[in-house]
Amino acid sequence: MNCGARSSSLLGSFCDHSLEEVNSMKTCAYYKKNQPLFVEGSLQRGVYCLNQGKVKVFTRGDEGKEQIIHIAKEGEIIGFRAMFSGEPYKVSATTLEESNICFIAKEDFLNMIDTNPALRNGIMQELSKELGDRAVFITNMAQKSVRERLAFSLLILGDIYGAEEINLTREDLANFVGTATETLIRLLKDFKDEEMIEIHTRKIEIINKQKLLHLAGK
Amino acid sequence: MNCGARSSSLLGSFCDHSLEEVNSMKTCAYYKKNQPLFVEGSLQRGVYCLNQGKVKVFTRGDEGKEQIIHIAKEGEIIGFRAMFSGEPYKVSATTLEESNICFIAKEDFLNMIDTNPALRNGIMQELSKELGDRAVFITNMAQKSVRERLAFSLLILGDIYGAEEINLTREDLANFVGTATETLIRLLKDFKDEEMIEIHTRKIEIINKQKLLHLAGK
DNA sequence: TTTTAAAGATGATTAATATCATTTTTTAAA
DNA sequence: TTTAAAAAATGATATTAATCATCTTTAAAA
Repeated sequence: MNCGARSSSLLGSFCDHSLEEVNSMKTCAYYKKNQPLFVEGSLQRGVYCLNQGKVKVFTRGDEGKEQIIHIAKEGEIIGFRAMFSGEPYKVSATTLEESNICFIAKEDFLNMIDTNPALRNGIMQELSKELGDRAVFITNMAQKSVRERLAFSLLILGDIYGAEEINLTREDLANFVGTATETLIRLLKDFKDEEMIEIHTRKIEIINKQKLLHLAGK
Repeated sequence: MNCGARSSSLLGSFCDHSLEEVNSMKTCAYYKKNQPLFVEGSLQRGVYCLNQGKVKVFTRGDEGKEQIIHIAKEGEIIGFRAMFSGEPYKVSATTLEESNICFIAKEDFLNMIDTNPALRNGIMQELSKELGDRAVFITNMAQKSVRERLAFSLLILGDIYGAEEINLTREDLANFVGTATETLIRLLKDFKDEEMIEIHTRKIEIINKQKLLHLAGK
């Protein structure tokens, strides 16, 4: 078996077995941990469908420090944003763990969109939603303290990792929150002392979601 | 005369006189300064076409402080992002100066998109581009100092205001940069002392773009 | 299993920026 | 034109978070 990912979203169904049309044009592959799918500045050849695993989507600041914009999980399509802009990638994507990922060539993908209005609407909806999410993200970055942002980030990661424990290096977590690694480590200890999380070496378990929600200002 | 705005973009042509189809379904109106077009959380009824003037697009953080995401100028369509997401507005839009703005009802706009592939592609391109821009914006917010962000912001505003001088309250400018008003005022003075800008009461003139570019880290 | 490298943690210090209080200037209204 | 209100500016102080240096633990490789 290769492509077993499901999602309730319009877009998610795209990668589904049921679409024979898709099945015939995609090539699936195994990716190991820390393997790049594509790199900022390069030209796009197609889109990636994440069947199994996690992928970080990030940009690099002037000093090369990563800012993680999004962490994709099973069922997500990665890299379709650059498909319509006509520009090179503005972000990079790299696996965070062993993953199973299918690739669909640009022309095949665009062709499908032209002939499939439901898919097209799903894409437009997704683009719009993300645009709204990023406006909120920007506001959080600009106005919240690092402590509040960490609470907020842990909640997002909690949703992404679901039943599993959050499993990221301290550096990746810092690059998601937008802070220095040392600051992040200190705050994680505070959160542990305040009994919001438990730390199992590098894995993080949320034990008081309510308290995190309150801290994040929701 | 009412609608005189032009733009070289695919989308810009939408508001153009030449599209008789558009002309017949839009209603133009005069907006005075600080008049809202729509407010975060409300449901969308259509899109706005800015013929003359400036509009700020912003979200509010938990303490009610505005974070300006974008400043729209002549020729831009405002609020079409929420059109496809099916969600209420995640941002608010308010005029920054006297403006002339046309409104096109949601059903008319969606209908046009269904029947006009070029327009549709223009929209998808615009959505994708902005998504990329916002990834960069997030990274700037997370990694750059306020000083660097001010330089960056002034350059963006320089492009928006073109031949005119930048004309915003200190508070709006602070809310665009993502800082406290007092901090912004102090930094503006520094920039003046370092001969990067000139300040004419509330208007700001860029006199050394090169230096600003260097500071912004480009 | 031992060795090495990477990741995580901690302490001390500095720098940046927010906050609060107050004053001055500008703009708009009476 | 005077008055009131809003915007801009300034000073003092507190706080947050970055930076640099070092040490410990964990994971991976020889």
